[in-house]
Amino acid sequence: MRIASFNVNSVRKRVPHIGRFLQKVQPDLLFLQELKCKTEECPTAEFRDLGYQVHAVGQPGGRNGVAVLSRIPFEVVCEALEGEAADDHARYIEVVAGGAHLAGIYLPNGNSGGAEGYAYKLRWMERLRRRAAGLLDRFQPLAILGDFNVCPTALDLAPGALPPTDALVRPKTRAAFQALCHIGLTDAVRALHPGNRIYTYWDYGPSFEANRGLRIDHALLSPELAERLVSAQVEIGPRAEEQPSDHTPLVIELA
DNA sequence: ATGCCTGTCGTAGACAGA
Repeated sequence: MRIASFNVNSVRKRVPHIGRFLQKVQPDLLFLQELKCKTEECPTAEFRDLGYQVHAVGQPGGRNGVAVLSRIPFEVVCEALEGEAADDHARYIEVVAGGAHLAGIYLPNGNSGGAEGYAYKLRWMERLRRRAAGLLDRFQPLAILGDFNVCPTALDLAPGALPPTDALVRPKTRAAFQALCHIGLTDAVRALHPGNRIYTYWDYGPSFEANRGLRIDHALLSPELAERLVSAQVEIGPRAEEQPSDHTPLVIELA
């Protein structure tokens, strides 16, 4: 099973990029983040023509938004992360496909909205940890893919790319990510590429050419799926295309 | 340390992103 994740920074602007990626890589499932549109505005026909069913979770106002595209049967388990009733951000989708729970996430950035914006990020990470722990307690195979907005260690950003106060690298952010891993989830890219500088995001402007990037898109795997992990690769091509997203896709292969 | 980018909303410029 091949599963991919791609923060597209507007799904409507990135239909050609997504289409080319699907045709080249042919993932069984692709999780999208930052749709930047309402649910009913998410393109579907273009992806159906390529053999993919679409389930989008959008939001009014042009912010956030997640979706799954799949060429295999799937069932949507939930469209929001439990634990905060008033939370209307479109940041979570969970499906069951191929016998596993697969979650696509767009974790809050945490740099806007002052102290409350950052507190929301930390609460969201704890809610994700609880959701994952509940599934692991029931021995459900689980993969969480998406834009985590966390550089887990110093290896995961170009030196000097972010100030140490940035919400993507603060100690509390990294601790929350570690807490998530320590319930029994494996960082797929790091498991197979322990010492490499690997990035999934480059700011618009000269950052890509200078390879001044961040590794903030991740795939975390439960023990059953980690044992089946064959490859975990960043697909760099889409970032070099015309009018790209600032992120590029991550692809994992499970035996 | 950010907004020299980009997208959305809405039709100027604020806000968010990371």
